[in-house]
Amino acid sequence: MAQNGMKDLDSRAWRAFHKIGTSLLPHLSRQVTNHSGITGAEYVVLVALYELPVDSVNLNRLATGLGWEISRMSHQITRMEKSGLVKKGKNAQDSRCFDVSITAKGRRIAESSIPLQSQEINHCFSNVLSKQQMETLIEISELVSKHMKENHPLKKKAEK
Amino acid sequence: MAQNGMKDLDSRAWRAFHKIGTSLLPHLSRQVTNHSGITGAEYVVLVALYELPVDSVNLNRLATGLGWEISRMSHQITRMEKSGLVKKGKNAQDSRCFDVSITAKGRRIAESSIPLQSQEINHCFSNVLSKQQMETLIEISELVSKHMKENHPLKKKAEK
DNA sequence: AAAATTAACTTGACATGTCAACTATACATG
DNA sequence: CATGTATAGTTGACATGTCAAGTTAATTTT
Repeated sequence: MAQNGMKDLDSRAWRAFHKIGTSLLPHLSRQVTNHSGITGAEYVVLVALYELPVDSVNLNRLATGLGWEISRMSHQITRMEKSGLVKKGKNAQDSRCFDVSITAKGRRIAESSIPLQSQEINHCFSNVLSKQQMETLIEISELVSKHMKENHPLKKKAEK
Repeated sequence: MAQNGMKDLDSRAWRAFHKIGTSLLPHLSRQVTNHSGITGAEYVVLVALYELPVDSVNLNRLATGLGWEISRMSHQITRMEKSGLVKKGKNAQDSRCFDVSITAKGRRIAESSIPLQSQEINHCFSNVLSKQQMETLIEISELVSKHMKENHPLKKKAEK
């Protein structure tokens, strides 16, 4: 039992995925910190805000969009506001909500870090995969994401 | 600029990967905690020790095998020793080294949690993918892992 | 319209991960 | 063999993530 060579496909696929999940992601995080002085989490948030078609989102949507818990986003935004990367204001319609937007400083950093980070992603990831493999990966991701959204959403549905 | 529909393949593939990395992994971690009362990290370590063909490994190897920083492993093992899941003893040959092994309690927990966790992995992952997709995923992961190991290993090589 | 629920966050305590010293042992080399 | 250097692991401080409990404001219910 538990002979490593004869693991089933399931297990191998999972372990393979897990492994990159826990090596590539941290690596890229370190990279962005080295070249742009922001953490991986800050980068992800900045990019999300930078790419908004409008100029602000509420915390909730931002968190959901990135698949984060809302309390995590709250802490993160608090820190990023302190360091001047984003700003936060009460929403006029619903004063429970906060609108988050990127500052000029945040935008500057986003603009300079995105190309560097893309290059690194390219180097570690896109460059080593074929077009076909990337397409399959996108399919896979959509299937898994769909499954997760339907069956295991972060915020528990009221279960009457 | 930055219109979401027309991102290039690179970027879409990366985001796809990132998304599963940051939703599936934490979900499975929560699952194992719910059904077996151990954290995701504890689970990973227990499985690694459980599957050893011999009865102990040194800390360093264990860390490297899982792609963890050694200091993280040290903290983790300290905690797990406190809770009686593993034990640690100085290596007889080289007294700088520590041999880590699983305890009876750890083994019991591993044995009961592994099938539950496999089922959950199956449910979220293998079940929603075709055989072909899983094979591609394994290929992809191996390519990326290989690249990482060759180009960005955790412990910096002496760079004389 | 008062009371109860729900929603959108905030907060604080705690667990975990990271990074930069630090300790102790082994190995190398003059 | 004495001294220097590399290796294995520890430690503590700090950053970040999580969970549960609180606020405050909007919505429903009665």
